[in-house]
Amino acid sequence: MPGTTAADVAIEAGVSRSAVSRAFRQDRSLSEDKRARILAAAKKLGYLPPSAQAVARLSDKTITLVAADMDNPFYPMAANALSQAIHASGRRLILHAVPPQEDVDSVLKQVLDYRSEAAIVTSSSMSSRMARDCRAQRMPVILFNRVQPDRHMTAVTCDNYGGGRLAAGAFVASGRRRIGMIGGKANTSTHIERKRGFIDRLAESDMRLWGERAGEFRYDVAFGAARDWLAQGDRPDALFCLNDVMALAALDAARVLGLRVPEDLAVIGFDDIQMAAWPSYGLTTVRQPLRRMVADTLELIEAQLSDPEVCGTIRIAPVRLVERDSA
Amino acid sequence: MPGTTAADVAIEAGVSRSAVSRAFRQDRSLSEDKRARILAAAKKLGYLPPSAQAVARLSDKTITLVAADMDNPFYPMAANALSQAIHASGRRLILHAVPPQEDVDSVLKQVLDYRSEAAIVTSSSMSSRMARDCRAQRMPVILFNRVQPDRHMTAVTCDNYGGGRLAAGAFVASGRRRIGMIGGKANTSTHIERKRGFIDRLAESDMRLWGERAGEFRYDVAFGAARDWLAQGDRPDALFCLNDVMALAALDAARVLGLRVPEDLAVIGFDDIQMAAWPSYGLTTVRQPLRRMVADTLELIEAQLSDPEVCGTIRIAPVRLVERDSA
DNA sequence: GAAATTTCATGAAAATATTTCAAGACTTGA
DNA sequence: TCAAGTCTTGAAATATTTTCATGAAATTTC
Repeated sequence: MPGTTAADVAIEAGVSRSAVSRAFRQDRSLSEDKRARILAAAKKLGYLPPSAQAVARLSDKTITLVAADMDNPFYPMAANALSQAIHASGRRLILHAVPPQEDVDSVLKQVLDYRSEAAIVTSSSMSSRMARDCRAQRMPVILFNRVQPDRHMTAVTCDNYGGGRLAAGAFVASGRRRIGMIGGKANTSTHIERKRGFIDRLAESDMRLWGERAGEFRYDVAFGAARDWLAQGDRPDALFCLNDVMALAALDAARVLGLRVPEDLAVIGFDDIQMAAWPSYGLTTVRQPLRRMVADTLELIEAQLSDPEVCGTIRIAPVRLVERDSA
Repeated sequence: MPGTTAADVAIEAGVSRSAVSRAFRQDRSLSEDKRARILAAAKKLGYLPPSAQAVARLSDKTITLVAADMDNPFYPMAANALSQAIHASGRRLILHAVPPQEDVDSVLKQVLDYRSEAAIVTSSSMSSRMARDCRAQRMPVILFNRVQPDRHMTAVTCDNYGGGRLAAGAFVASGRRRIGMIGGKANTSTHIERKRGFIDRLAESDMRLWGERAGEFRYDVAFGAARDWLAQGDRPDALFCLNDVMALAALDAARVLGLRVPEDLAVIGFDDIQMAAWPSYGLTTVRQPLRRMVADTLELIEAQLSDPEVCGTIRIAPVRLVERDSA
C-alpha cells in the first residue's frame, strides 16, 4: 500500500502521529498495548517508516542462517553448500552462530532485528518461540536437517527413517547378531527418526536392538561410551551410530581395544562427512544428499516468498548407503 | 556533533537539503562527485540521517566475522571460540561466510552495509581493498591468524615462525635425516612464516629441507602429494605439514603405504584441531593457543574502539609443541 | 498514610527529513 | 543537428521525528 502515511496509521490505531513514530523505536517510551496496536495497524495498512525501510533495504536479497553445533563437521559442510548456492542465486547470506552451550533463543533477537527474506535454521534445537516470532514478522523459516511437530513449519530433511532402515538392513544381511546403537540427543528429530527406522527394520527380521548407549552426537561422549561397551564380555558385533562423528569415535575405540573392523565389529554412521571417506576410517555410512537438500531449501524459499501461504511443506530427500570398509 | 542537521551539511557541501537526503540513498540519482562531497561533509560534521541512525542502532554492540575455509576444522573451531567470547562480552556476532571458490571481496559489500563496531577477518586472503574500505568507514579491522605487510593493520596471530622452529627442532632432536615439508598456499602469511621458521632452525643444525610438496592446506591435495612422495625410493623420514588437516592426510598416506609412524616416518602438524588428539592419529602438532588469541582479539577491539588511532598492533601468541605419537 | 517527587506516557507544535515536481543539462541515436 | 529520452537538481510540498509541556501513575519521603 504505497501512499500510506503515519497519519493513516494514527487514525486506524486511534493515536497521534507522534505515537506512530515512537512505536517503531525500541528506546522511545510508549505503553505496551499502544505500541502493539500501532504496529498491528501499520502491518494492516502496509506502512513502514523511512528508518524501517532503510533497514529493510539493507536486508533485501539476504538470507539468514542460524547455525549451531559447528563442532560437528556436517554443519560447516552444510553451511558451505548453502552459502555457495545462495550466493549463486544472487542473494547473500548472513550467519548467526549460536554460541556453544547456548540456546537458539540467544540469537533470536538479532535474527529478528536483521529481518531478512527468509531464515534457515540448522540448529538441532529450534525453539517454538523462535518459530512463532518469525512467523509474526512474516519471515519464512525453513528447518534444515530436522523437522518439528508444528504443522506450519516448513522443513527440508533427508529420509532419516529410511536411513535407519538401510543401516539395519545391511547389518542383518551380513549376519550380525548383537546389533547395538549409539544415539545422539534423545529429543531431536534426527535421533528419533533414525532410531525408529533402525528398530523397525530389525523387527521385520525378528531381531531386537542388543543395546544402546548415549553419544550426544559428540565424539568424546561416543568414544567413552563405545570404549566401555566394547570392553565388556558381551559386546555388540555391530554398531549403528546416529552420526558420523560418533561412528568415527566407535572405530577409534575399536582400534584402541584391538578389535578388527569389520570382522569383530561392523560400524555404520550417518551423514557422510568428508572424513568418513578418509583411508584411516573407510566408514560405511548413510549419505545425506546435501546438494539436493540445498536445492530443495532454495526452492521452498522461493515458493514461500511468492506465496506466503505456502508453508508446512516437508521435503524429504532420499538417502543411500555408501559402503566402504567398516561394514 | 548532535544538533547538526542536513541543512548544515548542505551549506558545508554547497548543495541543497534535498541533495543531502539523496546522498544517503543508493537508489536516488545524484552525481558521483556531489554524493562524495556530501558524504565527506556529513562525516566531518558528524551527521547521520534518521534512516542511517536506525541502521547504526541495528549494528550497535555487534561484531562482524568474515570467515572462509570452513572446510578446515580450525576455522569453525575459531569461529566457535570467538562466538562464545563475543557473546560473553555482551555483544553479538554476525558472520559473513565467504563462499568456497570466491574471493573475500564477494562479501565486502555486506560487511560495509552492516557497518558493525568492528570486523574480524579469518579468511586467509584479505584484500587490500577491503582493508581500505573498512578503514574509510572507521570500522576497526582485525586480522585473525594472519598478518599483512600493511603497517596500519591490526592483527592477532600465533608465533608461526616459532612454531616452525619447534617442529624442526623436534625432528633434529630425534635424528631425522630426510626432512620434508608439505606446504599450504604459498602467498599466505601462515605458510611463509611457518616455513621460514622451519628452515631457519634446520639451518642452525646444518641441515636443509629434503624436499617440499604443495598441499594447499587441503586434505585431498596433501594426501595425493604425500602418497606419491612416500611411494618413491628416496622418501622423506619426517614431514612437517603446515596445518593439521594436511598432517592427517600424510598419516593416512603413510598408513595406506604400510609405513610405520613414527619409525619410518615422523609427522608434525600445525593448529591442534580436535581430530589431532583422536586415537587413530595421535598427531604431534604445534598448538595455537586459541583462547588466548580470542582474548587478545577482544582486547584489541576494545582498544581500537576507545581510541581509533590505536592500530597497527600485532599480537603474537606463543605456541607449544603438543607431543603425541606421530613424532 | 499522605504529600512530594520522580518517572512515564502522550499529543500538539516545532524542527527536521524526504519526496515530488518541474526545469535544466546532458546523452543518444537517426 | 535535432528530437527524445535520461539524469541531475533545487524549491516546494509532504512526511517524519523530536521537543516540550502536561497530566497520570508509580515511587519515595516524611
